[in-house]
Amino acid sequence: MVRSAATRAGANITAVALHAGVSRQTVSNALNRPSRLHPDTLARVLASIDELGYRPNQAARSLRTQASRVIGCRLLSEEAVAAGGVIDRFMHSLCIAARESRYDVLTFAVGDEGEEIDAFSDLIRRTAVDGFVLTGTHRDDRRADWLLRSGAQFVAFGRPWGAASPRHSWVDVDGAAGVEASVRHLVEQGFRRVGFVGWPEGSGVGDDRHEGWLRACRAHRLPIQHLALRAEDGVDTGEALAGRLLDRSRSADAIVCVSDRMAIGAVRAVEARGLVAGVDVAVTGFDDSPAAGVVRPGLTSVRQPLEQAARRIVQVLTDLLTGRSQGPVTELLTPTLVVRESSTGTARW
Amino acid sequence: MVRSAATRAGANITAVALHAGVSRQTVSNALNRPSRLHPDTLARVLASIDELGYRPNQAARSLRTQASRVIGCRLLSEEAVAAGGVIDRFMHSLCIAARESRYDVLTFAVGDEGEEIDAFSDLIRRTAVDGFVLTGTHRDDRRADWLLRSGAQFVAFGRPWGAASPRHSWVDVDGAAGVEASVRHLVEQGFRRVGFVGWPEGSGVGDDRHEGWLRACRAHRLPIQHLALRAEDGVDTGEALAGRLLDRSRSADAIVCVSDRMAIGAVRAVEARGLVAGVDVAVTGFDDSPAAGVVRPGLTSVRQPLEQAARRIVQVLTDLLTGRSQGPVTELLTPTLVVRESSTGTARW
DNA sequence: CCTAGCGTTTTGAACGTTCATACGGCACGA
DNA sequence: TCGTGCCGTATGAACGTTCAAAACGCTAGG
Repeated sequence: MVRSAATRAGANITAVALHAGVSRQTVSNALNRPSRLHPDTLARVLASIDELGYRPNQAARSLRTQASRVIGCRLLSEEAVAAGGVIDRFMHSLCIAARESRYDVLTFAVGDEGEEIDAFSDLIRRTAVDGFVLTGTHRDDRRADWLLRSGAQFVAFGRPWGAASPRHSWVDVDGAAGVEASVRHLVEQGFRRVGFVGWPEGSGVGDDRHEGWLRACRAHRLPIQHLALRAEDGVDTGEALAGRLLDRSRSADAIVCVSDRMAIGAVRAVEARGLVAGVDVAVTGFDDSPAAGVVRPGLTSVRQPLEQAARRIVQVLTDLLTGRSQGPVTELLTPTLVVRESSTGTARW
Repeated sequence: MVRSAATRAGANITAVALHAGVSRQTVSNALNRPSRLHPDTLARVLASIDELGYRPNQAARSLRTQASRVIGCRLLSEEAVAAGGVIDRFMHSLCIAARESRYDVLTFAVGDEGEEIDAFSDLIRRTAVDGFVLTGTHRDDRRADWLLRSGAQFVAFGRPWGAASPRHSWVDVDGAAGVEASVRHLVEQGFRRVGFVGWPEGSGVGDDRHEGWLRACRAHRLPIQHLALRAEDGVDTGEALAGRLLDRSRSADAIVCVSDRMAIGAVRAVEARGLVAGVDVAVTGFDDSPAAGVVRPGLTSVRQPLEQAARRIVQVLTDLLTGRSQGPVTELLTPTLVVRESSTGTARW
């Protein structure tokens, strides 16, 4: 016979107390304040807990403590997923980090920012979550303002672009540093005319990466005139912009792209002109998406430390929730460069 | 001044009752059994609920009803994500479908099947979820057996491959039908020697798709001898197998692949031999991953109806949870073919 | 006129946990 | 001997909701 009683919900704190010959409160203390118990009592209670397979009922605990031990996080749409799998890797790491801190993660999908705020409001009023993780922050983000006004606890993955002083906690990856690392790497490979293929002016992330390219070029005394072009993300736009950089009279010999999609387009532009990507013209991407390792030549790309970001975010959020920290905490993480053939030409295909 | 009182958790059922001049139970009924109330009372109570921004406290409700209104679902690892973004699209749809049925989705990430079972056990004993959605089912899946033994409610996205009779509910996409549709489409395009590039024998999904190819070839009286090759998923394996199909004395003039990754490899094999993919040799993939629309030629691919699958899964699970249905419910959905240039050659590049 | 029955609303209890506090025993110092 | 303080444990209440059942007002039927 299977010990189904141990695996199913059923044993409650009273059953454990009876079994161990102590009061309910002592069982509670065994789990929440073990130091308050006499070692012998603790051992006996823990043995009973183990034997009966007891876990505190989440609802009862939440009701009493007024805390759900759940973190809410919006699941981004397909579109964002297509952009490179960054958000999935992040979500995965977030779940693991939350679990380590004994928090659950509640995900929800919504159409737009307004609906996301509705979801926030609903979850807060139902006391279904203790706090949120905000992803995909951007200029004029209504969500952060709303959460601040509502008094909800949250940590953003991404900076509050445009805001003067940090009004809320965030953790982000230093995109500019990632681009700088790309340029440095290209310089070390002997490339001198490093073009930039980025996103249109105005987006925080896009401007930041452009800034990184500028800084790196200045630091290495590289030319910048007519070497930066910007458009919406996509393989086709990447190809078009890279093409223009290559067709200039003084054409680029390397192209730094702000996304792997644009980089894949850039490689196409290079090859369409009879040049060898990675040898005649180097190309780098951003995000180290699954595609980066699959395309040929393999794409040199900036990899964000998503596991670390998730871990830090959970830490900052739980500190906020438990009152261990008060004011806004901010943290900028440094990405790493994954070098492949598109910038080294070591492998011919 | 901001009406923060209305947006924060705070107003409880007693406050609403006082405001509307009725008892707590009447407020409860207004939300759960509105037909029991006099229309005038209902209107008055709903107005108070609206004015105070009241939402029932989830923990209290769960505690009383012994139901969390939460569905648990494992978030698959990066590896599976790389396979084509199917699982992300599914998760997104699952969240939306759950929300429509007033359920929340709790996601967790684990390393292996054993840990997943531990997570199940933990969530059940804490009464943190009412049921599970199982993804990535396969032969000798311990998870379904464990859940059945533990008496937990769940619906699998994917068939219990290998089991004789359905012991639990599942919803799946008819992969064989997807491959059949691919073959039919290729025949209509005039191709006759349709090769198959699949996964190794033994996996439920892989064998099913192979079966679909066999059926379609028989139905259209196409040759099958030496036209099916199988290996682990990947761009490189796809290229290798397709290469062997093309190098045969009586070579294939079309190649059906069980994944977009293998299909991308197959296109490479075609082009490496100086042939034009989509014209000389057609190629089809599976899953309609983001890459399928980006590569050139665009990849004809089988698209799974994931939104519908998620919706049906939530429906079946909630029926199970509310006792509206008893025995195992099973449902097989038909995928659609997204036709692009890799099988039609309409666009040259 | 009484009662049965229906529709609507209220009352008390219960879900399982933790908080605040009270209690008992023991060691110690006065 | 008697407080005093401390450690370990127990008791009652409370969190906010819904269930089960009672009570209310009204109409209809005997």
